[in-house]
Amino acid sequence: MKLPDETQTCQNWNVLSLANLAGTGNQKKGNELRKRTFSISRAKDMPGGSPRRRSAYDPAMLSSSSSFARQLLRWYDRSRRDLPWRIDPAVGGEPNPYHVLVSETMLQQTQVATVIPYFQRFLARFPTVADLAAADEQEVLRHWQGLGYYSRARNLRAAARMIVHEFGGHMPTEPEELLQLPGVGRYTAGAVASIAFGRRAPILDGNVQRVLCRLDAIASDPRDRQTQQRLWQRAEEILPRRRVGDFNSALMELGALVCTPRNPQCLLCPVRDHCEAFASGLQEKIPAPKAAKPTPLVRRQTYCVRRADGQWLLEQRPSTGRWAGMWQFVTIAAEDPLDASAARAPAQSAAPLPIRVRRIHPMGIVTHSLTHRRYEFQVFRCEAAATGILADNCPRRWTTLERLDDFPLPKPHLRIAQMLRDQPE
DNA sequence: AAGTCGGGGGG
DNA sequence: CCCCCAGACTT
Repeated sequence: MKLPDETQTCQNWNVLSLANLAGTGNQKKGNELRKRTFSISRAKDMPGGSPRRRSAYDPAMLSSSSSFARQLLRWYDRSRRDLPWRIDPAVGGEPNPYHVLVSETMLQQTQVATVIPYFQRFLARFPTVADLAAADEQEVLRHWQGLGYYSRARNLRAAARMIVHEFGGHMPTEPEELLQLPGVGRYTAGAVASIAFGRRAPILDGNVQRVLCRLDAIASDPRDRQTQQRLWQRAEEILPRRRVGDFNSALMELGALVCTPRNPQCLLCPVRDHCEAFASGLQEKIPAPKAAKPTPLVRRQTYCVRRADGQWLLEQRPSTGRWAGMWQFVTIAAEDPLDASAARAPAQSAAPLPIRVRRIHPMGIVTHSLTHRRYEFQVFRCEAAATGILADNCPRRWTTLERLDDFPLPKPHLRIAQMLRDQPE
């Protein structure tokens, strides 16, 4: 995509540049940011890029200063989805900054359709930032249960507490302030600042990366550092002077609805005349797919231990690592491959169970796939022996199936709980 | 720069 | 089965 000359050599915009934050490895260095004059280099001077080719589509289209933004915003006004964290355009007004923060956090690495019901439930329970700040962490986790990446939930609660205790209960409005909040990185800071407060801050998420790579026909891996730097710079260059939040939202909306990873709908694209990938027929090849890595299989044995009064034993996971602080049925490593002997003598070749049990009964296999691992839970039902729990430091609780909702459980253990309901005895 | 952290959508 | 998704954080 070509830019109008006016924006190629930008004159002292005095915008806040976050470029020096890119990949420092410590986002909290954002404290050191100062406002400074920002100048934009031409694309051919950008690192990692070849001089830009002229496409057959570019010249006259972009002679006006914001043809791209106007076309994109016009499309957005017509086609945008009615999402619960967006203000109804018919009503107008400003988005609720707290709603924007919650939605942007939930949307990290998560598709819109998945987030919507979680967002509704979360806001019903924690209507204001003060409500969230005052909430118990376990209850916040319960409302995040099933959404994944649970550190987001704990960080969001910590961010709410910081807003209440250090920002006087008001959401910070500037990107460098937002960056101080736990769980808020460069993307989320820019999204909240632009969408909730109209600040002229760029964003770069997976959608925008793809859109910009295609517009500029950038064939290099969008994940490598130099390309990232180049894309952030482009995301800033193309910002219009007004409606920045809508413009940023529109870029993402375009990536989600039209400029999709596969089978992009170029004929429906409002800005295809600006797209170098479309001009050269490369839209299906950009960006290059990520190289897949093998995902190791992790075997576990899970014991659903029932007490004489019918309650089941849960244990709490450590406060760090996967599913941190969440609860599960008693689970131990199962190093050996699954075979018939495991069902006869389940705990023999693995770590010892923390409780004496009897009448061990196999219930089935639950599989669960994550980005880097595949889990296989071999599930057993058993009865607690009279001698009870063996001593160690892991927190444990007895609970009924009805009260299981009081505990945040990882997805595979939610499925195990359903097995218990479906297979009484 | 590479790993970790969940779970699901959609081809 | 696969890659990807309104990323942040740690090492």
